[in-house]
This record gives sequence, C-alpha cells and structure tokens, in this order.
Amino acid sequence: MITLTERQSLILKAIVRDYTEGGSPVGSKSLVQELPMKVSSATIRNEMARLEDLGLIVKTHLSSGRIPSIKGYRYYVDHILTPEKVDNRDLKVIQHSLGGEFHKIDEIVAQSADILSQLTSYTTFTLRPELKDSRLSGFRLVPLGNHQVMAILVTNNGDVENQTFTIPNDLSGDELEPVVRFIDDQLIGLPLQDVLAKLQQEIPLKLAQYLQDPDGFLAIFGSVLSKAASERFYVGGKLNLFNYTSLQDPKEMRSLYSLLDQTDNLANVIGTPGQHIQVRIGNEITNDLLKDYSLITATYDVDQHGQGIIALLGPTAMPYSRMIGLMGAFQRELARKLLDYYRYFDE
Amino acid sequence: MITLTERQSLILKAIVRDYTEGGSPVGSKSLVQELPMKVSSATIRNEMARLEDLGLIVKTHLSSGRIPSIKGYRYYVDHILTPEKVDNRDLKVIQHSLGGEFHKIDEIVAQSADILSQLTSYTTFTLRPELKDSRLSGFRLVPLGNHQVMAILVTNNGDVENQTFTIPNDLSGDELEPVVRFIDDQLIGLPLQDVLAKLQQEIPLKLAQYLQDPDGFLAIFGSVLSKAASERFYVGGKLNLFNYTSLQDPKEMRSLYSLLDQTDNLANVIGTPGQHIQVRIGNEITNDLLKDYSLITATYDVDQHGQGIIALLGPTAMPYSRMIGLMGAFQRELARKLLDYYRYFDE
DNA sequence: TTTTAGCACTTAACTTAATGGAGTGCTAAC
DNA sequence: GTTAGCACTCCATTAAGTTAAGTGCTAAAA
Repeated sequence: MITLTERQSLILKAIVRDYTEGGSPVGSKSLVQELPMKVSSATIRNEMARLEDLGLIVKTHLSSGRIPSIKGYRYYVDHILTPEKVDNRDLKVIQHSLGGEFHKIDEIVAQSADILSQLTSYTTFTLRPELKDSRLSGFRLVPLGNHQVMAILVTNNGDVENQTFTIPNDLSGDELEPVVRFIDDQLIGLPLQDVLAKLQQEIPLKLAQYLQDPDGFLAIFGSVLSKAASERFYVGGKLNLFNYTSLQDPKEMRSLYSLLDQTDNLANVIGTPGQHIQVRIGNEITNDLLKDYSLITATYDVDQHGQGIIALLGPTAMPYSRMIGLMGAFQRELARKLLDYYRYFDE
Repeated sequence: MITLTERQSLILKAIVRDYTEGGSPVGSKSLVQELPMKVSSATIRNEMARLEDLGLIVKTHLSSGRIPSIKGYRYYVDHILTPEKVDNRDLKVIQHSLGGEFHKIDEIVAQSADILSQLTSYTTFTLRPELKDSRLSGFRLVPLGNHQVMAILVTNNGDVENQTFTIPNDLSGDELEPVVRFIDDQLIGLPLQDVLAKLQQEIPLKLAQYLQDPDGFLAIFGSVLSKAASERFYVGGKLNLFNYTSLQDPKEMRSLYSLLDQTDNLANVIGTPGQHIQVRIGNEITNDLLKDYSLITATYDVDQHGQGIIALLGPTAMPYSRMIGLMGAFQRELARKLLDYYRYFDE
C-alpha cells in the first residue's frame, strides 16, 4: 500500500494535470512554477525520483520529463482526484437534450450516448435498464395484405418491437384469432426470458392444437421475441475516436473502429460495473485493442426497473475529475428521465 | 479531341496498370520489359514525352517516372479500357448473397451495398428504385394500450413503414374508425407525393369533420408518410476507407468519414447517373473532400418500378476494368432480384 | 536531515551535408 | 524513326552536428 506525503501527492497531481492538458512530459522546472510551495527544482527532482521508484511516474527516455504510469493514474484516481462539480452549461445541455418527448426507451438511451459523447468529445456507450423483469404484455399479428404480415410485441415497460414478414398466403384476422388468444392466455404477464424458454419446449406442442403447421408462426414469434429480449449497447461519438487516438496506422485504426461496431463484443469489454463510477486505465481493460485507453463505467439505477449502464472511452490522459463529475450528473439525469418515462406504464 | 497511336495507347494502358498495381511512378525501363513490342527505353521516353504534352501523364518531380493524370485516367476509361468479364466466383457471391429471403426492399438494397463493398474492398452506396410512383395502399393505427399507438403505412410496392407514438389518452378502435375510413376513401391509390401535397392543404380541413383536434393525428400520419416517401442511400464498407485512403491527418479522415454518414448529402455528390456506367475521377467529383478519389455510378432498371442507383467510391488508382465489370454484373443481378421481389405485389 | 546550486551527462528533435539510385531530356549516330 | 550514351535532376536514405529540455549527482548551505 502506497502512501504519499502531501507534497508528493501535489506533485503527482500536477504532473497528471499538466500532461493531460499539454500532452508532453513534465519537467521539474515547469513544476516549480505551478506548485503552491516554494522549493527549488532540485527538490522537485528528488521527489520525482521517489515517485518514479514507486512506479507512479515514468520517463519516456533517460533524460526526459515524466509522465504518469498506469499505476500513477490509478493512484491519482483512487486517492487524489475529487470529482469536479458539473458545469452549469453542461447540465443545461443534458437536461435540454433529455427534455424532449420520446416514444421509446431506446430512443432515450441512444440519445444519451450522443449527448455524453458530445459533452466529452470521447466515445460513449449506453445500455438500457436490464430487461430481466420485462414482461410480455401484448402480441399482435396485423395482416397488411400483399402477402405481408406485421408482428408486434409489447412489453409492460412500453417497449414495442415489430417486424414485417412475407408469407406465402394472405392471412385473415380470423385464422389468427385462436393463436393470438393462445398467446394471451398462456404467455402474457410472463417475463420475456420465461417466454423464450417456453418457446423452446412446450409452446410448439401446445400450438399444434391450433395450427396445422406452426413452424411459420413460431419463426415469426421467435424472431420478434428475441429482438425484444436482446440487449444492446448504443455507441455515441464513434467519430470522436479520430480526435483522441494517437494511432497512425490505418489498419489499427480500422480494427479499433470496427470494435465499436461490434455491440455484442462491447458487453464483454465493459462488463458489469458496480454502483459507483469505475475507472479502468490502460491494460486494466480486458481488451488488447484498448490497452492505451481508459474506460469509465457506471450503472444507473431506475428503481424497480433495474439498472442500465453508461460508459466512456477516451485516452488514458483524460481529465478524469471532470469526466467523473459528468458521469455522475448523467447517471442522475438519465435515471430521472427514465423514471419519468416509465411512470406512464406503471399507472 | 485527342487521338493516340496504337503504341501510345498501349503505353498509357501499361502505365495505368502498373501504377494501379504497384502504387509508384512508372519509368521507361520497366515499361520496356512489359510492352509487347521491341523498342528501346529511349523510344518509350519519346512517346512518354508526347503523352505528357497531351496532359495524360505527369511526373511527380522533374526526374521521376510518370503517373496518369486525371485526364489520363479519363482517356483510359473512355477509350482504352474494356470491362473485365466478371469472375465466376464473384458472380456466385453476388447471387448467393441476394438469393436469400428478404422481407423488405430496403433489406435487399442495404445488403447490396455490403456485398459490393466486400467484393471491391471499397466503399459503396445504393439507392432503392425511386419512389416517385409508389402509391399508398394502406394505413393502420394499431392501439397498443399503455398510451401507445403504432401507425403503419403500406405501399403498393410492399414497403412498410411504421412508427410508435405515445399519446395522452388510450384510443379505442372505434374512435379511429372514421379517420381510417377517410384515409381509405380519399387517399388510397394515390402516389405518396400527392398524398404529401394534400397533407399540406385539403386534408386538415376535411379531417376536421371527423376529429375534434386533428393535429395529433396529422402529426402521426405526416411523420410516417414522410418516412415512407424519403429516399436514402445505404452505405457499405465504410471501414474500407481505411484501406484505400492515403490520408494521415486524423482530422481529414474524420471529415471524410463523416461525409459517409450524411446520407442526404450523398445524393448531391452522386447525382443522377445515366443508364450506362459512369466514372468520375478526382476533381470531376463535385465534392472537394473527394477530389483524390474516383466515383463509379450507375442506375439499375427495374422496369415499371423505376430506377435505383449503385455507386462505388475508391482511389483514383483503382482497377477500373474489373470494377466496371463488377458494377455491370451487379446492375443485372440486383434488378433481377428486385423484379423477383416485386412480382409478389403486382399479382 | 533537508534543501539547493551547480554541473556533467543524456536524449529527442531538428538541421545540414553527403551519397546512391532511378529516371529524364537531349544529342548525335544508326 | 530509333537508339546508345551521357549529363542532369530529384528523392530517399544515412551520417554528422547542434540545440533545448531535462535528469542525476555532488557538495555546500540551511
């Protein structure tokens, strides 16, 4: 367990700040100017040597200034940093952007990723509140004529999923009636996960009583259901990658960029953060492509509707205190907006 | 009007090929090796000087080999190139990828952009057959409970557009019945463009007879309608940009990349190509960001259903003959698949 | 014991010079 | 019209020199 003196702590803090702002290694002389105590550059150098022994800062070459190591950022984030109070203008932006009228949870969550990336100039990920206790509250098949039918699935949270299918013969409402009644009787009110489970087992058997060839219907129902039950991250500010990456090689850029498109993969990378805001720095992230970046993750809590996730990807040298402050504000605002939204469907 | 001798033509062709394959300026000595006639490098040099006088090739510096100029590519494409017969394997890929079952025209068109970008390693754009004579064939409002209603619009081409709205009070089917009947009577069968026009004028007045406050309904109908009536490009192989761009500066990369996201802007860039395959090279493209790239565009013709567009963006040094061959094959295959698809709705 | 001034040393980044290779244009002969 | 020969040009690479920033260490001062 590392403990730093007050002075060492101030020096580390200044190095982190300077390097984040200026982007180049920080030397003892420039530190003298900024530090609130009056000591010579030689004293600073001595302290820096100690910080280096502790592994908190490193040189880029034998006679260069110092930059924070992963361990140094870690210490800074854990022991030195204080979250910055979120700027009033930023808060206005958040509230205004979330203030509009939304017709879907996913719209709110997707928009959140965009706002956050705009405020930070980094790349952001958002996940809607978990669906684990989302329940089926309605299923429709709407014949559209022309060999088409639309399947619509509604949940108790107000989520609507739909998909259009092309079918061999036009259906009339009458033919569908018993099937829909079966769904109503047997499945409505059940968690989507349970419905998915039943779809593998008992539903096909029972359905055989109502339909000659249930396969077509099962495919349709299954497809919409799994769409509704699948969670996926929204990504905001993909283009911002160009701002903060230091990569030159287009090939590496490409792999990194394409990682952001693999929304399923992102679940592994981001993991399941705890209640508080979590920061992972450099190689603490489990993905090799991201070993030179930092990832800030947090859940947000929408009461009985479960938790969602917001995350932020940026360079290891990022203004952590501002970012953590922003994430905190965003947690609250997003939770509030969603509670607001859910209120409709809980009445 | 430039006319080249047989030999000059062969030399230009060889320069274009070598530069496209090797990426570096082509000198007289290496040309001697490849050309089918036996002449010395000095002779080639004399011919090259003439080609340069004509502005077809340029030097990168005073004593360098030559690379084709925009004008040189232009001449090559217009007078020398012969479209390459499409590779059998490529044709298989196209046919297989389009062979599956699709539920929407947009799925086919979007998938097309992906296939083409995969085959070419470049970036592709596709536009569905124009909607100008797409007609309204159905409109539904499906109450979903929970303050939600889904609006569904169907066209005679089998296009389905839908959107979910949150409304203050739950609607029952009965309340909607007169409105839906009004739509049926007055609007079904009309081209979407005409419906859009009427929405600005007579519809609001007439609707006042059926609804106390028609604004809500008008907003919903208008929103779905304009979604259905809007055309937009699908973009494939955005990531491929990383392969063929020579840009180093992340900022420029970013602007270029974000251009690909502005699907409305793309319409201006791509324009309305003629029947045949059109090649625009370098600054012939009207967008400054693309002045170092080439754009191949073509329409495809789906009989009475109008024309769509496919386009291909790549480096100016691209294997034009192969690409033009591919585009030709793709034109045919896509048109065929869509005719197949439309057949359902024409019956 | 801590702090500091002074100084030798290291390295990146930049500038300048030197060299080799690929290619050209031109001339004069074929 | 074609070609061999040659002087010339320019890029790319390597080598050498210079500067600026910063360090570690030592010995004296506080």
